[in-house]
Amino acid sequence: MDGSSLDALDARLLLLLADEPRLGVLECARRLGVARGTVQARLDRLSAQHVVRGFPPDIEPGSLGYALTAFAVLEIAQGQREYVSDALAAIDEVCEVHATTGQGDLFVRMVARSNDDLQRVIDTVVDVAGVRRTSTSIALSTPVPPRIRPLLERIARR
Amino acid sequence: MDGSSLDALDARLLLLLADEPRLGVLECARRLGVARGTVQARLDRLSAQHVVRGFPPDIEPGSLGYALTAFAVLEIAQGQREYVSDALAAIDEVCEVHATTGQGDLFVRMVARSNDDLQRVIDTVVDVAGVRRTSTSIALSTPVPPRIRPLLERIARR
DNA sequence: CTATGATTGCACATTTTGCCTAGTTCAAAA
DNA sequence: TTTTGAACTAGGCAAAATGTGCAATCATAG
Repeated sequence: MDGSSLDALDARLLLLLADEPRLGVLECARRLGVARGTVQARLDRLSAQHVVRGFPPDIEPGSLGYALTAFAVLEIAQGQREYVSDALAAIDEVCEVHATTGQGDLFVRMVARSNDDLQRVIDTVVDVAGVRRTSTSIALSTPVPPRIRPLLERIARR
Repeated sequence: MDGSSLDALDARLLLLLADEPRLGVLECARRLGVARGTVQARLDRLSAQHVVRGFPPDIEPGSLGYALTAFAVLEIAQGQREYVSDALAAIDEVCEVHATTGQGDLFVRMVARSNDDLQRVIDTVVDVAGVRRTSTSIALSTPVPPRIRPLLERIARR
Protein backbone atom coordinates (compact mmCIF):
# COMPACT_ATOMS: atom_id res chain seq x y z
CA MET A 1 0.00 0.00 0.00
CA ASP A 2 2.29 2.74 -1.19
CA GLY A 3 1.65 6.39 -1.85
CA SER A 4 -0.54 5.91 -4.89
CA SER A 5 -3.07 3.63 -3.30
CA LEU A 6 -5.28 3.98 -6.33
CA ASP A 7 -5.02 1.66 -9.28
CA ALA A 8 -6.65 2.03 -12.67
CA LEU A 9 -9.78 0.18 -11.61
CA ASP A 10 -10.25 2.41 -8.59
CA ALA A 11 -9.87 5.47 -10.76
CA ARG A 12 -12.37 4.21 -13.32
CA LEU A 13 -14.81 3.44 -10.56
CA LEU A 14 -14.45 6.91 -9.11
CA LEU A 15 -14.92 8.53 -12.49
CA LEU A 16 -18.04 6.47 -12.99
CA LEU A 17 -19.46 7.50 -9.67
CA ALA A 18 -18.50 11.10 -10.29
CA ASP A 19 -20.64 11.13 -13.40
CA GLU A 20 -23.55 9.18 -11.99
CA PRO A 21 -23.33 9.08 -8.24
CA ARG A 22 -26.60 7.23 -7.81
CA LEU A 23 -25.36 4.28 -9.80
CA GLY A 24 -25.78 0.96 -8.08
CA VAL A 25 -22.94 -1.41 -7.34
CA LEU A 26 -24.20 -3.93 -9.86
CA GLU A 27 -24.42 -1.36 -12.62
CA CYS A 28 -20.90 -0.19 -11.87
CA ALA A 29 -19.69 -3.75 -12.08
CA ARG A 30 -21.36 -4.17 -15.46
CA ARG A 31 -19.86 -1.04 -16.91
CA LEU A 32 -16.40 -1.76 -15.58
CA GLY A 33 -16.58 -5.33 -16.77
CA VAL A 34 -15.75 -6.86 -13.41
CA ALA A 35 -17.61 -8.91 -10.84
CA ARG A 36 -19.97 -7.29 -8.43
CA GLY A 37 -17.99 -8.44 -5.43
CA THR A 38 -14.93 -6.68 -6.78
CA VAL A 39 -16.66 -3.35 -6.98
CA GLN A 40 -18.06 -3.86 -3.53
CA ALA A 41 -14.60 -4.64 -2.17
CA ARG A 42 -13.04 -1.60 -3.87
CA LEU A 43 -15.71 0.70 -2.58
CA ASP A 44 -15.29 -0.62 0.93
CA ARG A 45 -11.54 -0.20 0.74
CA LEU A 46 -11.70 3.31 -0.67
CA SER A 47 -13.88 4.57 2.12
CA ALA A 48 -12.09 2.54 4.78
CA GLN A 49 -8.73 3.99 3.79
CA HIS A 50 -10.17 7.46 3.45
CA VAL A 51 -8.55 8.01 0.09
CA VAL A 52 -11.92 9.50 -0.75
CA ARG A 53 -13.11 12.05 1.75
CA GLY A 54 -16.62 11.76 0.40
CA PHE A 55 -18.78 12.78 -2.51
CA PRO A 56 -19.83 16.30 -1.67
CA PRO A 57 -22.43 17.82 -3.97
CA ASP A 58 -20.80 20.11 -6.47
CA ILE A 59 -23.00 23.15 -6.12
CA GLU A 60 -22.76 26.40 -7.95
CA PRO A 61 -22.74 28.90 -5.05
CA GLY A 62 -24.90 31.04 -7.27
CA SER A 63 -27.71 28.53 -6.85
CA LEU A 64 -27.62 29.23 -3.16
CA GLY A 65 -27.79 32.93 -3.71
CA TYR A 66 -24.08 33.57 -3.42
CA ALA A 67 -23.32 35.17 -6.73
CA LEU A 68 -19.92 36.62 -5.90
CA THR A 69 -16.64 34.87 -5.28
CA ALA A 70 -13.66 36.77 -3.99
CA PHE A 71 -10.11 36.00 -2.96
CA ALA A 72 -8.08 37.57 -0.22
CA VAL A 73 -4.45 37.33 0.70
CA LEU A 74 -3.96 37.95 4.39
CA GLU A 75 -0.78 39.01 6.04
CA ILE A 76 -0.98 37.96 9.64
CA ALA A 77 0.87 38.70 12.85
CA GLN A 78 3.59 36.35 14.00
CA GLY A 79 2.33 33.17 15.58
CA GLN A 80 -1.30 33.98 14.95
CA ARG A 81 -1.76 31.74 11.96
CA GLU A 82 -3.57 28.98 13.77
CA TYR A 83 -5.83 31.33 15.63
CA VAL A 84 -6.68 33.23 12.48
CA SER A 85 -7.32 30.00 10.59
CA ASP A 86 -9.78 28.84 13.18
CA ALA A 87 -11.53 32.18 13.17
CA LEU A 88 -11.83 32.07 9.39
CA ALA A 89 -13.17 28.51 9.51
CA ALA A 90 -16.00 29.77 11.67
CA ILE A 91 -17.18 32.15 8.97
CA ASP A 92 -19.75 30.44 6.77
CA GLU A 93 -18.87 32.49 3.70
CA VAL A 94 -15.23 31.42 3.84
CA CYS A 95 -15.06 28.45 1.51
CA GLU A 96 -11.35 27.71 1.51
CA VAL A 97 -8.17 28.74 3.31
CA HIS A 98 -4.57 27.88 2.52
CA ALA A 99 -1.39 28.80 4.29
CA THR A 100 1.23 29.65 1.69
CA THR A 101 4.88 30.38 1.39
CA GLY A 102 5.87 33.97 1.12
CA GLN A 103 5.42 36.32 4.04
CA GLY A 104 3.54 33.77 6.13
CA ASP A 105 0.30 34.55 4.39
CA LEU A 106 -3.10 32.98 4.27
CA PHE A 107 -5.01 32.68 1.09
CA VAL A 108 -8.79 32.84 1.40
CA ARG A 109 -11.65 32.12 -0.96
CA MET A 110 -15.03 33.48 0.03
CA VAL A 111 -18.46 34.04 -1.42
CA ALA A 112 -21.13 36.67 -0.96
CA ARG A 113 -24.66 37.50 -2.04
CA SER A 114 -23.99 40.97 -3.41
CA ASN A 115 -21.46 43.76 -3.39
CA ASP A 116 -22.76 45.05 -0.09
CA ASP A 117 -22.69 41.56 1.32
CA LEU A 118 -19.16 41.10 0.07
CA GLN A 119 -18.14 44.23 1.88
CA ARG A 120 -19.60 42.77 5.06
CA VAL A 121 -17.82 39.44 4.55
CA ILE A 122 -14.52 41.11 3.87
CA ASP A 123 -14.94 43.27 6.94
CA THR A 124 -15.63 40.16 8.99
CA VAL A 125 -12.46 38.56 7.68
CA VAL A 126 -10.33 41.63 8.17
CA ASP A 127 -11.65 42.16 11.67
CA VAL A 128 -10.25 38.84 12.82
CA ALA A 129 -7.61 39.58 15.43
CA GLY A 130 -4.11 39.01 14.09
CA VAL A 131 -4.86 40.01 10.52
CA ARG A 132 -2.35 42.69 9.56
CA ARG A 133 -3.04 43.51 5.98
CA THR A 134 -5.27 42.20 3.24
CA SER A 135 -5.51 42.43 -0.47
CA THR A 136 -8.73 41.36 -2.10
CA SER A 137 -9.75 40.61 -5.63
CA ILE A 138 -13.01 39.49 -7.12
CA ALA A 139 -13.45 36.50 -9.40
CA LEU A 140 -14.82 37.65 -12.73
CA SER A 141 -15.06 34.18 -14.21
CA THR A 142 -13.86 30.67 -13.61
CA PRO A 143 -12.40 29.19 -16.79
CA VAL A 144 -11.40 26.01 -14.96
CA PRO A 145 -13.68 25.08 -12.07
CA PRO A 146 -12.11 23.00 -9.30
CA ARG A 147 -11.35 19.59 -10.73
CA ILE A 148 -9.44 16.46 -9.96
CA ARG A 149 -10.72 14.62 -12.96
CA PRO A 150 -7.74 14.91 -15.32
CA LEU A 151 -5.50 13.31 -12.73
CA LEU A 152 -7.98 10.50 -12.19
CA GLU A 153 -8.27 9.93 -15.90
CA ARG A 154 -4.54 9.68 -16.20
CA ILE A 155 -4.52 6.92 -13.62
CA ALA A 156 -7.54 5.23 -15.16
CA ARG A 157 -5.84 5.05 -18.52
CA ARG A 158 -2.94 3.13 -17.13
CA MET B 1 -38.41 29.49 -8.99
CA ASP B 2 -36.32 32.37 -7.78
CA GLY B 3 -32.58 32.70 -7.37
CA SER B 4 -32.26 30.46 -4.37
CA SER B 5 -34.00 27.44 -5.81
CA LEU B 6 -33.02 25.40 -2.78
CA ASP B 7 -35.28 25.06 0.22
CA ALA B 8 -34.46 23.54 3.59
CA LEU B 9 -35.47 20.05 2.52
CA ASP B 10 -33.25 20.19 -0.54
CA ALA B 11 -30.36 21.30 1.59
CA ARG B 12 -30.89 18.55 4.13
CA LEU B 13 -31.08 16.03 1.35
CA LEU B 14 -27.82 17.26 -0.14
CA LEU B 15 -26.10 17.18 3.24
CA LEU B 16 -27.32 13.64 3.73
CA LEU B 17 -25.99 12.57 0.36
CA ALA B 18 -22.76 14.41 0.98
CA ASP B 19 -22.17 12.29 4.06
CA GLU B 20 -23.35 9.00 2.63
CA PRO B 21 -23.53 9.24 -1.13
CA ARG B 22 -24.50 5.63 -1.62
CA LEU B 23 -27.67 6.05 0.38
CA GLY B 24 -30.80 4.87 -1.40
CA VAL B 25 -33.81 7.04 -2.03
CA LEU B 26 -35.87 5.10 0.48
CA GLU B 27 -33.30 5.47 3.22
CA CYS B 28 -33.05 9.20 2.56
CA ALA B 29 -36.81 9.47 2.83
CA ARG B 30 -36.74 7.68 6.16
CA ARG B 31 -34.06 9.89 7.62
CA LEU B 32 -35.65 13.07 6.39
CA GLY B 33 -39.04 11.97 7.60
CA VAL B 34 -40.78 12.44 4.28
CA ALA B 35 -42.35 10.17 1.70
CA ARG B 36 -40.24 8.35 -0.82
CA GLY B 37 -41.86 10.07 -3.76
CA THR B 38 -40.90 13.43 -2.32
CA VAL B 39 -37.24 12.58 -2.19
CA GLN B 40 -37.41 11.15 -5.67
CA ALA B 41 -39.04 14.33 -6.96
CA ARG B 42 -36.50 16.57 -5.26
CA LEU B 43 -33.62 14.57 -6.61
CA ASP B 44 -35.04 14.70 -10.11
CA ARG B 45 -35.56 18.42 -9.87
CA LEU B 46 -32.11 19.10 -8.50
CA SER B 47 -30.40 17.33 -11.33
CA ALA B 48 -32.82 18.58 -13.97
CA GLN B 49 -32.22 22.18 -12.95
CA HIS B 50 -28.50 21.61 -12.67
CA VAL B 51 -28.31 23.25 -9.28
CA VAL B 52 -26.02 20.36 -8.51
CA ARG B 53 -23.26 19.84 -11.04
CA GLY B 54 -22.63 16.36 -9.72
CA PHE B 55 -21.07 14.54 -6.82
CA PRO B 56 -17.39 14.42 -7.68
CA PRO B 57 -15.26 12.31 -5.35
CA ASP B 58 -13.45 14.48 -2.86
CA ILE B 59 -9.95 13.13 -3.17
CA GLU B 60 -6.86 14.19 -1.37
CA PRO B 61 -4.45 14.83 -4.28
CA GLY B 62 -1.81 13.29 -2.08
CA SER B 63 -3.54 9.93 -2.43
CA LEU B 64 -2.91 10.18 -6.12
CA GLY B 65 0.74 10.94 -5.61
CA TYR B 66 0.40 14.69 -5.97
CA ALA B 67 1.78 15.88 -2.67
CA LEU B 68 2.31 19.51 -3.54
CA THR B 69 -0.22 22.23 -4.17
CA ALA B 70 0.85 25.59 -5.53
CA PHE B 71 -0.79 28.81 -6.57
CA ALA B 72 0.20 31.16 -9.32
CA VAL B 73 -0.97 34.59 -10.29
CA LEU B 74 -0.51 35.17 -14.00
CA GLU B 75 -0.30 38.49 -15.68
CA ILE B 76 -1.29 38.00 -19.26
CA ALA B 77 -1.03 39.94 -22.48
CA GLN B 78 -4.02 41.99 -23.65
CA GLY B 79 -6.76 39.93 -25.20
CA GLN B 80 -5.06 36.64 -24.54
CA ARG B 81 -7.09 35.63 -21.53
CA GLU B 82 -9.33 33.19 -23.30
CA TYR B 83 -6.48 31.58 -25.17
CA VAL B 84 -4.42 31.26 -22.03
CA SER B 85 -7.37 29.85 -20.10
CA ASP B 86 -7.87 27.14 -22.66
CA ALA B 87 -4.20 26.30 -22.66
CA LEU B 88 -4.21 26.02 -18.89
CA ALA B 89 -7.31 23.83 -18.96
CA ALA B 90 -5.38 21.39 -21.10
CA ILE B 91 -2.77 20.88 -18.40
CA ASP B 92 -3.75 17.98 -16.16
CA GLU B 93 -2.00 19.39 -13.12
CA VAL B 94 -3.94 22.63 -13.30
CA CYS B 95 -6.86 22.07 -10.93
CA GLU B 96 -8.50 25.47 -10.96
CA VAL B 97 -8.34 28.78 -12.80
CA HIS B 98 -10.09 32.05 -12.03
CA ALA B 99 -10.00 35.36 -13.83
CA THR B 100 -9.85 38.11 -11.26
CA THR B 101 -10.07 41.84 -10.98
CA GLY B 102 -6.81 43.69 -10.78
CA GLN B 103 -4.50 43.85 -13.74
CA GLY B 104 -6.48 41.33 -15.83
CA ASP B 105 -4.87 38.43 -14.02
CA LEU B 106 -5.52 34.76 -13.84
CA PHE B 107 -5.31 32.87 -10.64
CA VAL B 108 -4.21 29.25 -10.91
CA ARG B 109 -4.16 26.32 -8.52
CA MET B 110 -1.99 23.39 -9.50
CA VAL B 111 -0.58 20.22 -8.02
CA ALA B 112 2.66 18.31 -8.47
CA ARG B 113 4.35 15.12 -7.34
CA SER B 114 7.54 16.68 -6.01
CA ASN B 115 9.59 19.81 -6.10
CA ASP B 116 11.16 18.85 -9.39
CA ASP B 117 7.77 18.01 -10.76
CA LEU B 118 6.42 21.34 -9.54
CA GLN B 119 9.20 23.10 -11.39
CA ARG B 120 8.14 21.27 -14.54
CA VAL B 121 4.46 22.14 -14.03
CA ILE B 122 5.25 25.79 -13.40
CA ASP B 123 7.42 25.88 -16.48
CA THR B 124 4.59 24.41 -18.49
CA VAL B 125 2.23 27.07 -17.21
CA VAL B 126 4.66 29.92 -17.75
CA ASP B 127 5.49 28.74 -21.24
CA VAL B 128 1.93 29.25 -22.38
CA ALA B 129 1.97 31.97 -25.00
CA GLY B 130 0.53 35.20 -23.69
CA VAL B 131 1.70 34.76 -20.12
CA ARG B 132 3.67 37.86 -19.20
CA ARG B 133 4.65 37.44 -15.63
CA THR B 134 3.95 35.00 -12.85
CA SER B 135 4.23 34.88 -9.15
CA THR B 136 4.03 31.50 -7.48
CA SER B 137 3.58 30.34 -3.94
CA ILE B 138 3.33 26.93 -2.41
CA ALA B 139 0.58 25.77 -0.11
CA LEU B 140 2.04 24.72 3.22
CA SER B 141 -1.24 23.62 4.72
CA THR B 142 -4.94 23.88 4.13
CA PRO B 143 -6.72 24.94 7.31
CA VAL B 144 -10.06 25.08 5.51
CA PRO B 145 -10.39 22.63 2.64
CA PRO B 146 -12.85 23.59 -0.10
CA ARG B 147 -16.33 23.46 1.36
CA ILE B 148 -19.85 24.52 0.62
CA ARG B 149 -21.28 22.81 3.64
CA PRO B 150 -21.72 25.78 5.99
CA LEU B 151 -23.86 27.54 3.42
CA LEU B 152 -25.95 24.43 2.93
CA GLU B 153 -26.39 24.00 6.65
CA ARG B 154 -27.56 27.54 6.97
CA ILE B 155 -30.28 26.84 4.43
CA ALA B 156 -31.11 23.50 5.98
CA ARG B 157 -31.67 25.08 9.37
CA ARG B 158 -34.30 27.39 8.05
C1' DC C 1 6.25 -24.71 -5.54
C1' DT C 2 2.93 -22.94 -2.36
C1' DA C 3 0.55 -19.77 0.46
C1' DT C 4 -2.00 -15.38 0.44
C1' DG C 5 -5.00 -12.11 -1.26
C1' DA C 6 -7.91 -10.64 -4.97
C1' DT C 7 -11.35 -11.85 -8.13
C1' DT C 8 -14.99 -14.53 -10.11
C1' DG C 9 -19.48 -16.86 -10.58
C1' DC C 10 -23.41 -18.33 -8.46
C1' DA C 11 -27.21 -18.80 -5.19
C1' DC C 12 -30.45 -17.16 -1.60
C1' DA C 13 -33.70 -14.25 1.02
C1' DT C 14 -34.68 -9.52 1.62
C1' DT C 15 -34.91 -4.80 0.24
C1' DT C 16 -35.24 -1.27 -2.99
C1' DT C 17 -36.53 0.69 -7.24
C1' DG C 18 -39.51 2.46 -10.83
C1' DC C 19 -44.02 3.34 -11.87
C1' DC C 20 -48.65 4.07 -10.76
C1' DT C 21 -53.07 5.59 -8.34
C1' DA C 22 -55.67 8.13 -4.98
C1' DG C 23 -56.35 10.92 -1.02
C1' DT C 24 -54.58 15.09 1.68
C1' DT C 25 -52.43 19.79 2.58
C1' DC C 26 -51.79 24.24 1.83
C1' DA C 27 -51.13 28.57 -0.16
C1' DA C 28 -52.16 31.60 -3.73
C1' DA C 29 -55.47 33.16 -7.19
C1' DA C 30 -60.16 34.18 -8.33
C1' DT D 1 -64.54 32.67 0.84
C1' DT D 2 -64.05 29.36 -2.61
C1' DT D 3 -61.36 27.39 -6.19
C1' DT D 4 -57.33 25.61 -8.12
C1' DG D 5 -52.93 23.54 -8.59
C1' DA D 6 -48.66 22.04 -6.90
C1' DA D 7 -46.49 19.34 -3.51
C1' DC D 8 -46.81 15.73 -0.44
C1' DT D 9 -48.44 11.26 1.61
C1' DA D 10 -49.60 6.43 1.44
C1' DG D 11 -50.03 2.27 -0.73
C1' DG D 12 -49.55 -1.61 -4.36
C1' DC D 13 -46.99 -4.19 -7.80
C1' DA D 14 -43.43 -6.41 -10.64
C1' DA D 15 -38.65 -6.10 -11.74
C1' DA D 16 -34.19 -5.30 -10.19
C1' DA D 17 -30.65 -4.69 -6.84
C1' DT D 18 -28.50 -5.65 -2.39
C1' DG D 19 -26.24 -8.17 1.33
C1' DT D 20 -24.24 -12.32 2.20
C1' DG D 21 -21.90 -16.67 1.90
C1' DC D 22 -19.08 -19.91 -0.52
C1' DA D 23 -16.19 -22.67 -3.72
C1' DA D 24 -13.16 -22.12 -7.67
C1' DT D 25 -9.68 -19.56 -10.18
C1' DC D 26 -5.62 -16.49 -10.68
C1' DA D 27 -1.50 -13.79 -9.73
C1' DT D 28 2.20 -12.84 -7.08
C1' DA D 29 5.57 -12.86 -3.63
C1' DG D 30 8.23 -15.67 -0.70
